[in-house]
Amino acid sequence: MGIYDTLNTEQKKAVLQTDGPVLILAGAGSGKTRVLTHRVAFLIDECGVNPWNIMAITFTNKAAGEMRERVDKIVGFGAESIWVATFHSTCVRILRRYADRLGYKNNFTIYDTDDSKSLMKDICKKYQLETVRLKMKRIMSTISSCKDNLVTPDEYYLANGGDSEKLKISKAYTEYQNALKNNNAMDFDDLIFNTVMLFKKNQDVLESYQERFKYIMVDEYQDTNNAQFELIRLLADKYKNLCVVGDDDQSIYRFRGANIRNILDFEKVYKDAEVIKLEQNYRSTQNILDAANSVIKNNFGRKDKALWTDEGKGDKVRLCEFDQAPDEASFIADDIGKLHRNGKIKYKDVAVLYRTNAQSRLIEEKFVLNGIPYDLVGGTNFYSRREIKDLLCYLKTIDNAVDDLAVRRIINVPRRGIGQTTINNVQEYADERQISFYDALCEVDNIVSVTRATTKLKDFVVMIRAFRAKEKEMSLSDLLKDIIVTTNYIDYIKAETEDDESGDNDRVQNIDELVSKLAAYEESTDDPSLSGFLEEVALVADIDNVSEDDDKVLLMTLHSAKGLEFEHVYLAGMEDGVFPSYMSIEAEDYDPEAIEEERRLAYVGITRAKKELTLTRAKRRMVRGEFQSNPLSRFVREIPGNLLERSATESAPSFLFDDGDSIDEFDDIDLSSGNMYRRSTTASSSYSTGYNGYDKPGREPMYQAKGSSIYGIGKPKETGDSSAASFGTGRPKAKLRPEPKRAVPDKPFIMGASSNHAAASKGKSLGLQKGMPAAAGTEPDYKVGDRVKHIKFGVGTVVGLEKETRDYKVSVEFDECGPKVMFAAFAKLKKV
DNA sequence: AAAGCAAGCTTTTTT
DNA sequence: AGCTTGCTTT
Repeated sequence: MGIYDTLNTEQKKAVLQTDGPVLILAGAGSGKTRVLTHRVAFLIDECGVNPWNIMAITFTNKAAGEMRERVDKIVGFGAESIWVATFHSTCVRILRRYADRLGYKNNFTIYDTDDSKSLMKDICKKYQLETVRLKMKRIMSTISSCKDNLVTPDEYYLANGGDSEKLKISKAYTEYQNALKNNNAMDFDDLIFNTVMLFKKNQDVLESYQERFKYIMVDEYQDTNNAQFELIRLLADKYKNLCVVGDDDQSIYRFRGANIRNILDFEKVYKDAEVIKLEQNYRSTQNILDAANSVIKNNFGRKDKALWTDEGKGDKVRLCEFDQAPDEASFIADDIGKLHRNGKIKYKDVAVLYRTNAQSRLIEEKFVLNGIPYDLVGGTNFYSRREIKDLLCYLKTIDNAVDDLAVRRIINVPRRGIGQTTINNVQEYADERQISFYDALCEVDNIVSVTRATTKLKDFVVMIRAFRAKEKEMSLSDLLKDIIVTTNYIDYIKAETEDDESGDNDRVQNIDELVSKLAAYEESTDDPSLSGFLEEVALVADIDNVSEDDDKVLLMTLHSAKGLEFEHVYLAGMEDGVFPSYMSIEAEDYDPEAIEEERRLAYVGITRAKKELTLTRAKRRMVRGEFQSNPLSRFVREIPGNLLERSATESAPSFLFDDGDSIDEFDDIDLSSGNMYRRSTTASSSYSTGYNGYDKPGREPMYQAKGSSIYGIGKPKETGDSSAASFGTGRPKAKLRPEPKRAVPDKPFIMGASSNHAAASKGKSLGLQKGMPAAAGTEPDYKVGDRVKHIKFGVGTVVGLEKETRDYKVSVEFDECGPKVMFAAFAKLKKV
């Protein structure tokens, strides 16, 4: 009797299998959270396990929160001492205690991606590492993947000694880590990496945690990377009571190091692992599941399984096609509006999912137009907005001024007349003495290179000290309000950004929201502290803030949607090149793994829907400033036609497609008239708008392919992947590559202009020298032909001197830096 | 020092 | 297209 009777056989098996390694392959909607929570309850209530000894790890705070809530409900008592947290916050909690063992202070700060980037920028500048060929992005991603794979800077250096480019990356990696340590900061990857290092080097620490976490559960195991795998392996090494839950078909984070082999090879690593498959789905209708299955079965190298349900077939999956992307967006807004007016849906039961954040804009516009309330998840994280980061950096500086990055960010924000030169001088002084930037500020009197700005720097330090004093006597949210008032921050931000049409200023609203968030934090936390708040803030994802209470439609990427479910789901932008992304189907460095990951993403998207799924697609859309005409997504073509209902308008009959064939895109629907007709030619097709003549050649083979079976869905095992292959290789790659069209027809002159630019400015400065006689005035003490010295550009020859309204314009050919034109008053050239 | 302008890049996804 | 970045101009 009791709570366990509501579980099905497999679920029950998973709950009862408490000891030893367990792999639960949980298909989408198969009730894995229920299994996990019941398992926790079973461990505590039936096996007498101390809640203190149980750990559950998730990927998002939202998932952790939900799990905690549900465990609270079914566990009689002690639920609060179960450790439920994300990987990252787990590591932070451990490192807050032991970071000193790794040479950090325990109050280290956490850098987000932006912080890391600007730190790396400084480093590249300092050591002259970045080049045209070696992009920042590559350096950062290489370092990130090193950390994901537990490769230290030294190890990377030793492994890549020969290659000069890699040598540079190695240098960047080394210096980046040094800088982080000096700033007492860790980036996201460090949190995991350092925790593993801590365990490896400190047996006593590891053992204490092994003793504590006798039972470990990991959710979304398919998304773990190698470092996370190692972390879990170490923790579970003593008792081996490790239960991992995941679905290899939902592994969608390869780009950030997730290793699908962790789940696929679990049984190899843990030979005695119990494997349990949950295939019964409690979420969606059979039609939706069939659609999902028919897509995902085109992937190789997956654990064989198929979802099924007891519920009925349900409605067919709708496929709606539009000529232009705005039409698609209008349709979604109209459709939701209509359903809502008819009382068929609540807004909060609806989600619109898309591949890239950029796609949200059009949809948002139409939602606003139609008065449909919505919430947008993702895009720029709330905490990485400029105004929020500025204020957080004030808080960071007040809390702990060792983070140079934070201090430098705010020292002249809002403007207080402290320029780059001054900052550089202070930094130089700090570097020489190996002290922090802030400490250097405190002894500004000793910095000889700083003269004029001295008072301003002192004022800044006084202000920070005043805030610190206030921190002791007022609440944190009052402190933040005080910072905003004292610095005139609102005025500053208002001056920086113009209001939108309605006269509101989003940034000001964001600031208000930050104040409320800080107040909420103070209220909900026992012992609120500045560092506590900063830490919490550093690790939140956008999805964590989604509330179920608001009756709003949710707009988000497919990635963000993982783990969620909705009655009605719209998948927008179902086009090859959008979804799957052009990156994954590009012929150059074609990677079959990439397209499989996209397909898993499609699977995730489809399986979010409980009752109704609508796929939409635009034949033409603006992408990165260019119009693109993309074919219907291959993932839609992988769904058998008999599961689909092709309705673009209410009057469009769908019986024509009830033939079990896969649909293809050559049967077209005329939206304006509601008539349906077959297209017979290519040239007049509305896809081939002929605006650049570039997508036409690529289009041709697609039409020819109609007769062939590459879209065949009936026999997916043979045709499925060969269709993918046909796309990857068979199609002229120009189709999906925007570059050629950019270069050829419309703006050749831009290229010419840009490549001539340097020459043009050179010519200009030479021209000045020619015709212009030197005029009277506060004449410089040098003339054309003189050798002069500039503080930054070094030594050069004056090649031109021209009188302007109030100053002299001087052209110099510098030995090192080439030709420059500047004003004499600012250039401060010295004759040599 | 700060404002103004043009070039370039971006957008695949995120803790 | 829109944003950030770096360079020019004042």
